[in-house]
Amino acid sequence: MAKSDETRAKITETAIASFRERGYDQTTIRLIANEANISVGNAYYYFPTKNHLVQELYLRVQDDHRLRVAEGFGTTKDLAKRLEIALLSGLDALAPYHDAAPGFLSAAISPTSAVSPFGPDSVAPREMAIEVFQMAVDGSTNAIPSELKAQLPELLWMAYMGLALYWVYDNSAGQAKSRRLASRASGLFGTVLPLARLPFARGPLNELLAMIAEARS
Amino acid sequence: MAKSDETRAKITETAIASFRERGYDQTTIRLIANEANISVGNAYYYFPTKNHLVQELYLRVQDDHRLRVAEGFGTTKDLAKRLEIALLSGLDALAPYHDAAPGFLSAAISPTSAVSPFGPDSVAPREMAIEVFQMAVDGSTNAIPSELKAQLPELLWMAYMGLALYWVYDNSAGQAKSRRLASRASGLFGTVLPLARLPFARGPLNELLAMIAEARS
DNA sequence: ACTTGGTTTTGAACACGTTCAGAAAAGGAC
DNA sequence: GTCCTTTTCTGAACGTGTTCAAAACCAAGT
Repeated sequence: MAKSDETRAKITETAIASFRERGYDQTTIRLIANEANISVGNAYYYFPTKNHLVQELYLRVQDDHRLRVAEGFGTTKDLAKRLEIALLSGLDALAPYHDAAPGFLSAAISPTSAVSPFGPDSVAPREMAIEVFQMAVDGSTNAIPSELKAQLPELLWMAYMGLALYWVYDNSAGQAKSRRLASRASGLFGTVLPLARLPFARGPLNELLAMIAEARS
Repeated sequence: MAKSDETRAKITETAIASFRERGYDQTTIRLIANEANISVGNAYYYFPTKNHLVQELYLRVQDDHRLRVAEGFGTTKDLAKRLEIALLSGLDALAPYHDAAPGFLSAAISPTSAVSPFGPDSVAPREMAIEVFQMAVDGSTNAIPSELKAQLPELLWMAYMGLALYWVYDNSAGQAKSRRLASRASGLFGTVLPLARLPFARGPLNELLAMIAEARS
């Protein structure tokens, strides 16, 4: 058993390192096999697809995100601030892989792909990712309508997916534009959130939530 | 020249028909070449990439969208209704290619691809697509704050891109869920739009528009 | 008719992700 | 130690998108 785990680990480490250094396209299975001193077929014994190696990287990034967030939240209780921390921490965790991101994106975007964030193959990773935003909401002291509060973590995660999409296309130095967008959107969210409690906002808000609920079915 | 155009047309027609019948993955260049009675290399003389054949399909869908919208608008003056027409017409135009959509999507999504809808290489197609929503806005009689009105067509186009993304993943019969989402979102937009003129909404609205403008730079 | 220069077409070749039949290694059971 | 089963590993092979040197074709110009 130990030998098997060792081989598996050797493959993931080599693959992730190569993704980081060379990007997605230039990281070939043959290259990974060479660097890990195994055969091509052996890599496929452990990982049915190249995309499954990307999944491994994705899990690592997510773990990193969780660690950064746990540290970053500190004693902050304001939801907008916590959201900003969650978003910026996510971008921090992603940063080393910006060059490889386009390749990852087109690998992940196909619904048939193992790495599709919406697909059935990545339920666990997705729930782990949503947990970050669950923490952001739970640790806040803001007064939030309960129907909204229930759906908020998943909605914020989807917003984060949108931000990540923007980030892939963002070629500004250090992806500064993505960071600025994250901050500004968080601030805007903070100013708009109290309005959700105004009486005439309830109608549209409930319709919005119902629409999303139906779309998610 | 005539011969050349003929070959080119033969390739595009064969390719689009095959995308439609067999989907993206199962449409191979060798297959297209066979059906079009040419050699593999000759296809590459006209189209540098398989994705460029997808681009050809994309243009066709867009043309179809424009035709359907021009017919569909009729005498409707309400912006929400016009938006709904624009969105549903878009889904109608896309419908025949739902099976091929995942491949279509991953071909288009990569920023490095010449076919990316956000990239510099497809400015013209993008502007043609936005024009549909420009028409939707221009033909309406709703009172809209001018700062918003200026940005609205592009914003609606982005919303349409989001809808299209949802549609790719939508496996309900006839993609009914996507259609329902389009209708419901249009209706919600119609009820929220008047609120944009209320005094205390101006602040957040302007911040939102400024944020988007900065993000688009 | 013959050359010339450009356009169009061909098919073999390359590297890639992936598959697969079978070899090698690793444990037990006796 | 010897046999048997299961796990782990190998490398050749397949079909893919793409490239490229060379062939074939074509339209003038002389």
